[in-house]
Amino acid sequence: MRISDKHQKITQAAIKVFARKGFFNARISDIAKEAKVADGTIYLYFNNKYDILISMFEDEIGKIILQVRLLIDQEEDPRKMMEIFALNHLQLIEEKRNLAEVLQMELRQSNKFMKEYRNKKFIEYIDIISTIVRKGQKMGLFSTKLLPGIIKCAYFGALDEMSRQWLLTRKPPYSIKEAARQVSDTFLHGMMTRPM
Amino acid sequence: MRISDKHQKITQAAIKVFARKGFFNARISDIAKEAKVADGTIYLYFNNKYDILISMFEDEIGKIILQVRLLIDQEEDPRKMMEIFALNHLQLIEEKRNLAEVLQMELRQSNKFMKEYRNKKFIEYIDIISTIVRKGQKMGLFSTKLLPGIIKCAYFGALDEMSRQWLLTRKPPYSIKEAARQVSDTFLHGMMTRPM
DNA sequence: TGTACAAAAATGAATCATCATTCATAAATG
DNA sequence: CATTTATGAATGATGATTCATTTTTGTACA
Repeated sequence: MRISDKHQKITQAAIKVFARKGFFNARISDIAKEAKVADGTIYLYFNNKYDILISMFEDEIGKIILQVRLLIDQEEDPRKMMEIFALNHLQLIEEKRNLAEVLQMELRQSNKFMKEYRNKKFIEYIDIISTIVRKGQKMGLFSTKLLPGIIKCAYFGALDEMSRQWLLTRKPPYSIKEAARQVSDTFLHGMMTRPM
Repeated sequence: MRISDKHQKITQAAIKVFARKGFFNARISDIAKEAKVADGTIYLYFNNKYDILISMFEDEIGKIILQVRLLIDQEEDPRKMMEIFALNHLQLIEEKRNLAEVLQMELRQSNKFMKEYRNKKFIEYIDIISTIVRKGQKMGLFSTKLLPGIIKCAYFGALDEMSRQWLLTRKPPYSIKEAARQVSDTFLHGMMTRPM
């Protein structure tokens, strides 16, 4: 077995275990068992428990950024881009439930993670949104009164909270697609009644 | 000193300590020291460490619900109500930074908290939003295509993410008021350029 | 092929520090 | 002086990390 395989195997096991029990309640021996590896082996690939979390985050969110960039770059219209971002984000939650749970519940929580460790990758991800907003403003599509930094937070936050609900309640009363559409529509057009 | 005073003193100390170190990294002896009380005393008022967290949550969010209800009930127009909810929520973060930090980072994280413990109070708080949406739909102000359950998530999520940013970066580049206005405006009117 | 052997990788029991919790005792109260 | 409240040192469980030992791997040579 190649070295990187075992690294990967431990990471995947950790995602499962962290999702199930949470970072602090997860024991190294849980991860080891899940990865079918000895406890000590984990320390050949990671410095410590916390390092597993960080390293998982960097790897996985990196992949996600690549994927969504690819989709968005094929698009011309910033309005469409906003929709795509929403849909992609929510679909991700569905496809990678365990990972989503860790990213959402565990990483978020850790003051240490968000404060001390400057979270480059995460910022890179949500900055995709503000870039789209700026593009839309330049094209005269979005109001120039909007602060891209605020819209970025609000849009990501809206999607993120949808995800949280989705993760907490196994059976949400609406589809991913419907949710993504309502969020992007609301941001783009607003909630007011109006003539179509 | 009345019993309830000591309970209160411990709760307030716990808020500080949890905000500073996070729930899992906080030691009971930290809280005891902060509250100027012996370690053992804490167990006269709470069953265990986790109980402190839960009990703090119930008490504090209860107060918050009362406060925002009071403000909203004075208002007729659902559009105004949405604005008030946003402003109130963000102002709260500013006024009660430590509490906000705990509610946001710590409670959220805990799978245990959000999953096993049916989180009535929290649901009650965000349900204020869906109630407003329904009212606005009945009055013909908001589109009936909107699912109140989705808007509730999205709106709360947007505000919550703003708060997170505010908490993480001491000096955000915009005021609470401006942020609240942009979020509520965007939801109500949308992002598109249009004739005023 | 098969054997020898050094280097690399893996093992998991033992170590050791860290707290949450308890409880025998002391102080405060009325 | 009895009852309530508070103390904080001692207990005991837990679990991350280490490291002496074993296993596997890759290479060289017969």
